[in-house]
Parts: sequence; C-alpha cells; structure tokens
Amino acid sequence: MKEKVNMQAIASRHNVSVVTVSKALNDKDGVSDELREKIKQTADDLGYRPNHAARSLKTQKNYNVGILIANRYVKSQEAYYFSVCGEIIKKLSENNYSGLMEILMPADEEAGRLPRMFLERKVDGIIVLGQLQESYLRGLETIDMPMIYVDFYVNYSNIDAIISDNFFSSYQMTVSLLEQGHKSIGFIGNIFSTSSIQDRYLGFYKALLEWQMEPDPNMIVSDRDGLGELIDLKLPKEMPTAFVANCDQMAYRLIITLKEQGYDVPGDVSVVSFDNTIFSTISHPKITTVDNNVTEMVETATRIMIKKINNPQKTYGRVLIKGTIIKRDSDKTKKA
Amino acid sequence: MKEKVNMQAIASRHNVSVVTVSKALNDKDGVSDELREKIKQTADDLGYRPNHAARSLKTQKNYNVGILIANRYVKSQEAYYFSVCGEIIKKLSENNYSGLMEILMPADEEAGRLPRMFLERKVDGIIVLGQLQESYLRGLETIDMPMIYVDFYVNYSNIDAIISDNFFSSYQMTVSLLEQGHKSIGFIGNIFSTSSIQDRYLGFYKALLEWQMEPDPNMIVSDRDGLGELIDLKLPKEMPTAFVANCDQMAYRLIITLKEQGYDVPGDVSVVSFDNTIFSTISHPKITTVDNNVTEMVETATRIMIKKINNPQKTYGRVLIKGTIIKRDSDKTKKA
DNA sequence: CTGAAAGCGCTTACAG
DNA sequence: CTGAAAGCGCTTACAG
Repeated sequence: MKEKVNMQAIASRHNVSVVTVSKALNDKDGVSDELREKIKQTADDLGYRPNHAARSLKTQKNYNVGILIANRYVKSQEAYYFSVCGEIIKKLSENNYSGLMEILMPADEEAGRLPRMFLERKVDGIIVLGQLQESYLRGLETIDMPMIYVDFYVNYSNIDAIISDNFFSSYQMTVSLLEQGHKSIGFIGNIFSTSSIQDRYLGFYKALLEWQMEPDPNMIVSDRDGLGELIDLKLPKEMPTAFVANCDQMAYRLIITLKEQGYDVPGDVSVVSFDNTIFSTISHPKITTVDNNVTEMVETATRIMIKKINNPQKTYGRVLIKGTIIKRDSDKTKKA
Repeated sequence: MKEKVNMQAIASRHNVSVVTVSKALNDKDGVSDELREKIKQTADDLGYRPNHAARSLKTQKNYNVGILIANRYVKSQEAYYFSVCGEIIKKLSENNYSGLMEILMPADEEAGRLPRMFLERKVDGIIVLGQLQESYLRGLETIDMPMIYVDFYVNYSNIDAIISDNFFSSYQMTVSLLEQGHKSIGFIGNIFSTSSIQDRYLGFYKALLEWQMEPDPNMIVSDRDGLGELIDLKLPKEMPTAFVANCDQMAYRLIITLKEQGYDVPGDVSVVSFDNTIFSTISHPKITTVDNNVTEMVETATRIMIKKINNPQKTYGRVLIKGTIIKRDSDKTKKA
C-alpha cells in the first residue's frame, strides 16, 4: 500500500504548510524562489499528481471542454467530424484542457434531453460540432455555460459560431465555372437542411446573379430529407453542363449517377464540391473541391472557448474561416 | 444571480439533513420511500445537478474512462480508430460513464510521458486503442489503474486485451483461397509491426502448413517501416496468384499497384484483406474482407473496463472477438 | 428511519 | 515570505 502523495505529504517533508505547497506548485506569489524549487523537486520525486476533483470543488472549474456531436454525423466510419473532434482534442490538450466527447442520440435530441456532461458538471464549456435540431438548440441555449457552435450557425441565436466561409468559397467556385463558359449550372443539396448547405447555395446564387443569370429551381437537386438522411439524386430533365455539389460525398455520388446515365465527367458535365474529404480523391475523376482549413477552424474554436471560459461575458459572433480551392480533374472549360 | 442548487438547498426545503438527501438521491437505504420521492421531486424541480467534483473527492472515482490513441492512427481523416472510439463513448454513456479521449503525440510516446488524463486523475481507467511502442507500454503498465488494450496485445504483458480473432480469421481466409485452387499465396504486411499483423500472418502460415506448403519469405511484402509509416509495396519477382493483405487499405493500394503493372484482379491475382473499412468498398473490384465486429469488441471492452473499475484485482486475459468474412469480388477460383 | 460529525484535497482571503 | 482557518459539496461510519 503506497502512501498517499498529496500536498500535505510534500509539505511535511519541508516542514511547511500546504498553503505554501499550493502556491509553489501553481506558480503563485508568496513563496521564495528557493523554496518553490525545492517543493517542485519533491513533487516530482514523489510522483505527485494534483487532485483535480479537489481543485474543481473550490474553483468550480474542471479543465474539461465538452464536444457534442449528433450521432447522425458519425454513423459512417469515415465521419469527417470525428477527425475535427480529434483535432480539437489535440488543441485543447496543448492548453491543458481535456476534451470530453458526447454523442447525442436521436431520441435524446428529439426529447430535448440536455447533455450528460452538462448535467454532471463535467465540463467548463461545450463545443457543438455540427448542426442540431432547432428545438434542441433552443433548450441548450438556456443553460448557463460557455458554448460555441462549430461548422454551423443559427439565425435566431447569439451563440458564437466558428464557420467556414461557405458563402464566399461557393461564390468563388461558381464564378470559376462561369468563367469556364458554363451557362447552365445545377446545385446539389437540400438547401433547408443546414446553414452550410444554405450558405453554399447562396454563394452560388450570388455568382449567378452577378452574371445576370436567373437561377432555375429545377436545377436544385435535393440530396437528403429533413432529418438529414440521404436520398437518391434525381437529375434534372434538362441537364446543366456543371454542378456545384454541397459536399464531396454528394459529388462522389453524383459522378457515379452521371456515369451510369452515360455522361462523361468532366467531358459532358463538370462537378465541383466542398470539404476536401476522402471522397474527393477516391472519385474518378478526382474532384475539384474546397479545403475548409480545419486546423485553423479548430485553433480558433479552441482559443475562443478558453477565452470564454475565463470571461463568459465576452462574445465573438460569427467567425469566418477562409477556404482554399483545390483544383483537380472534375471540371473543365465548356466548349462553345 | 441564481441561487446555488446543492443538496443543502434541497435539504432545507424539507427540513432534513443533507445526509438524508444524499441517501435519497443515490437510492441508498435509510430513507422512507415517501421522503425519498419528495426529495427526488424537489431535485427535479430545482434542476439539481450533482457535483461530481465533490463526489469524486470522497469516493476517488470520477466516472470517466480514458481512451488513449496514438496520433499516427488518426492522421488520416477516415481513421478507423475514431469510429471505434465513438462507439466506446456511446457504450460508456449507456453505463453512466463519460469517455475522455487523449491523443498521444509521437514526442510524448518517445519520451514515455504518461497520459495527462492519468496524471491529472481525470479517469478511473484507461482503454488503450491500438498498439503503442513497447517502451511506452512498459511505463504505462507501472501505473496503478485499471487498463485494457483494445485491438492489440503484448506478449510479455498481463494487461487484459480485447482483440479480434485475427489468427483464426486469417486462417479461414487463406484456407478459402487454397480451396479455390491457389498454390502460391503472398502476404502483405510488416509482420513485426503490430500483434494484429503478426497474428494474421500466423493464421495465414497455419493454413499453408495444413496444406503442406512451405511458406516462402519472398512472398511476404512489407507495407510499413518500424514506426508504422507506410512504404511502397514491392511486388515479388515471381508473382503468386493470390495475396492476403493485412488490412483493407493495403489491399486497396495493392490492387492499384497490380493494375498499374498490368495484372487483372481477380483474373490474374486474387486479393483478400481485413477490417471491412471504406477501402474495401471503394476499391475496384470490391474487396473480400473480414468484418471485425467492432460493436461486439466495444461492448466487451466497456463491460470489462467497468468491472475492473469496481474490482481492480480481477483479470480477463486475452478476450477474442470472432470475425465475419464478407465475400466480395476481389478473389476467385484459380483456373488450373 | 434520521442526522451530527468528520473528512476527501485543495484554494482563497486574510493576518502576521 | 509564510500559514491558520474556512470552505467548496459531497459520502461514510456511527450514534441515536
């Protein structure tokens, strides 16, 4: 039975009080440098590990940040949000925080059950990764805890959101297609499903407007139902010469569908999309897409979260992260 | 400023002590059913959330389980271990535990720095997901905390391990190739890299032995260096008619290499592999593989971890999870 | 069935 | 620079 290594144990060795040990170990004023060093040395020697539970009890902080993800986003093995979550956890770790991930099951989302990590006071703040049902978010927003939304935002809400600049990237991608001579361009995505898809649609729309083209509702192909479940893609009767797909996976599916129906990509139809995920590189041809600069998004989210924990009043609004277009082989100049 | 909702607040409303509230809320003996119900009702009404830090301080348990993953396993977006981790977290959640994920960076692994979640006493036990350096594991094994290895084991160690029955699945896969008439079969993988790869090799070996075939060292193609970094696949000079690849990703790469060199798959060369990941379905042809039954693995790991937390003495040894062969299009009968 | 008391290991405000 | 005291919110062993 090893003896317990707590601050008292260290204090005893030096005939000082735990107060002094606490100050020394936490680099607070009120200890001589010499004593501080000795105490730190002893802590090392004894293998002292601070008791976070005790600290939390006093400070009401536990140095954990929660990451909440809806189950529907992480159903498939190659789930994009898992890797984002992994990056967040690394970033938190660099700042001496731990990441506590919770997966929100559909029934709990439906019932508006608040996350366990909140109910059990295990976290100092919550990062919501990916859009949730509006009714759920309304409930979530009533809780008094630093919170940020990552990769989506909500129109009616004041919660800070870190999002990629979908609107502008989509505008740029569409302009690039227009410059290639495409006169009729379709959009793939349920534009009422998430803020990302809607913004990508609006950037697309802006480009068309700028080129004096009236968008055609028949050129919008939905890809998922209201609950986010994927549906089959129905190509328009009159085919455009290019599509902007709301994400790589949809572009991937679209290209397969197009090929099945005898279209050559990009010979007959160009396709561009967003996210720079595995789907953009395993596709034939490889897909021109937008890299969302996840690293930057994650860095920003983490930095802001930690600031909010230390100063809950401060707000940051919608923080946009610029995307980078990755040119590949799925789009080309439209021959006249 | 909302008033604090702690046990004392609930106690005051009923003119009882916090002891009684504690007993009532934790379903312990020593409270009348009537009072217990009233107290629970009040807790609900006030939105009481138990303070885990206080509880932890007394009980030395915090109802968190750590999941440790090496960074190299989660570098790519489609990282298999992320989805395993997600499943573990869901399972833990069903048992009122939270999952705390930590990504072990190469420098920390090299230096043998123990995981922060351990040093900071944030977890009751640690699940190590995927093999780590031997020197690191030796250090890890000195710490006094329930620990299990998932998806790998270590020869010299007594840590409980939950692993898929790689040996037997590989044996079965190889036998199936032999039954298809293949007389020369290669193996793709660095057989000194992880226990999984080695066991898959040994199952392969067993099948060959059973069919009276001496394994040929030239037929073993390494896929990664000692640090787990992928290397180019060098095909044997004398080609076999089939390969057993140690995982889908390698099979995927192998098929591309084979095609580049003019081989038809499965016409000239059959390929089978393991894991049933996205690589097995995006490949052309789709790859015959083994599903590791992750759900069962995760359930078992979680159940055992919780048991170990409550009874640290008990050991479980190596627990094998049976795989399921998924027959697809990458292997076929060898014509005589 | 109920509660007073002690204590988990720390931090903070204050006194010296 | 140093420390005694109080207290964070619970749980546990014990007494009634």
